[in-house]
Amino acid sequence: MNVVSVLIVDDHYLVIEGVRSLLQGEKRIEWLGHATSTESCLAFLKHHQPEVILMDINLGNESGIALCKSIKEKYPAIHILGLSTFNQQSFIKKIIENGASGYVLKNATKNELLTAIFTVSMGRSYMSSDALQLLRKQENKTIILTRREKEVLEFIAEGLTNNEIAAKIFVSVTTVDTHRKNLLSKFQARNIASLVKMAVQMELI
Amino acid sequence: MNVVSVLIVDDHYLVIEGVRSLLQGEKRIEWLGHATSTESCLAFLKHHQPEVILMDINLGNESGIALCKSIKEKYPAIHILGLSTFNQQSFIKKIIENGASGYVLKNATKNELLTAIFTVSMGRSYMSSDALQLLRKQENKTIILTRREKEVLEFIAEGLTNNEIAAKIFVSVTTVDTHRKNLLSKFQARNIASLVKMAVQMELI
DNA sequence: TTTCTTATCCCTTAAAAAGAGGATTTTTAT
DNA sequence: ATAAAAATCCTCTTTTTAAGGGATAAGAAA
Repeated sequence: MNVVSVLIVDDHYLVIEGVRSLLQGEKRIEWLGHATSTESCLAFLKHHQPEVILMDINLGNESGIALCKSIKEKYPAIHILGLSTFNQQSFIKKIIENGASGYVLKNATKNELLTAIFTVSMGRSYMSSDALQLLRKQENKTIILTRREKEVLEFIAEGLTNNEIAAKIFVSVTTVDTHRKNLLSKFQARNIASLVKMAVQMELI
Repeated sequence: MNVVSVLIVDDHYLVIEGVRSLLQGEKRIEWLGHATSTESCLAFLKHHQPEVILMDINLGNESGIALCKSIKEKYPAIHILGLSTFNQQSFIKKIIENGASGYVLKNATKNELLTAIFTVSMGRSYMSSDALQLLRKQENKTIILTRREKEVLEFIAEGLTNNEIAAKIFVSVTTVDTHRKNLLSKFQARNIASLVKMAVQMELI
């Protein structure tokens, strides 16, 4: 089996250390190093292109998802493996949509991590079983909002009344009211209180 | 300087590996091992008591905070150091209130981690500067709710009306209404929509 | 071209919440 | 014992939502 070169992008030092330590003894892995930010990662890639990048979803204030996209645009040959903690299920979809080949949770074992790396390095995709489960759970619950609905929802959550929103987006109150009704029915919410709770928890707001 | 014995409790394998790898070379650290759940941690403590426990705040579905409390009750001599990722500021307070001696973020450097461990092992408290900043930011915004207010808030966020809540907790509608008004004024919210958004974002719900 | 989605607008009625007061009884802490 | 905080209850008015109905125009997709 060939040697696979690997770079990790994560702003958590302890995780970098963990991965490095796990991969250290492996003859089939060539450890290229780590980056802790978008810029340092892009700078690194100018000189070396790993076969696989382990990419944390949230890099502090920056987004691993945006980084993923721009890497795939510039270096389509690089395979990206998303890396995240348990409670960030909502991002799995996004990183896959932005070009990642797989997703591994940070409580993965050494074996799982290695399997994932080798799988994506061969151009195939890898999903940790936990991640798959989470995806399936979300599948049914995913709510698609139109541009306008999202806009109205945001104003509602800020505490504006229909009248105020209507004035703000230059439409009739009845229009805002219709959007509101559609939101309630899409979320199957009893009222705005429960709707806002759901929306925040689903990170739509 | 004396040797400090350390146990880590974290459900993220990569983090355990990272910490282990960082502390490995240190002569002043005795690595006792790791636990990935509440039970395995308590089982371990029956036989060995470390001087310092590195404790992740969220252990999957379990709570590191509750574990922290029960450990301090049974083994008050153990010093606990909270460990968490960046975005869980709201828990720092809670774990400190439940007996932890300090808090370190997972993007800590080796030096910071060592300093933290040695500091708490001597009975003093350690706060990472990032954590302190976050605490200060929150300080002004912290809203203290009474038992009843919290209860009512939860029902509101579930979508119940005042009438329904009144029936559920066996009080008059006007009472529920008063709680509602007090909630609005405590949060300085314009209406329930914005109140619920704030409450969810502050993780009060 | 036709169909589907999105965005827009309108009506009515009942229920609920917001805003303004004030007041009494329990708890809890000092 | 007593003061402070929390929980309880009340009236009245106005504004906002919820729930039911339906309709039209523009744009995207098939």
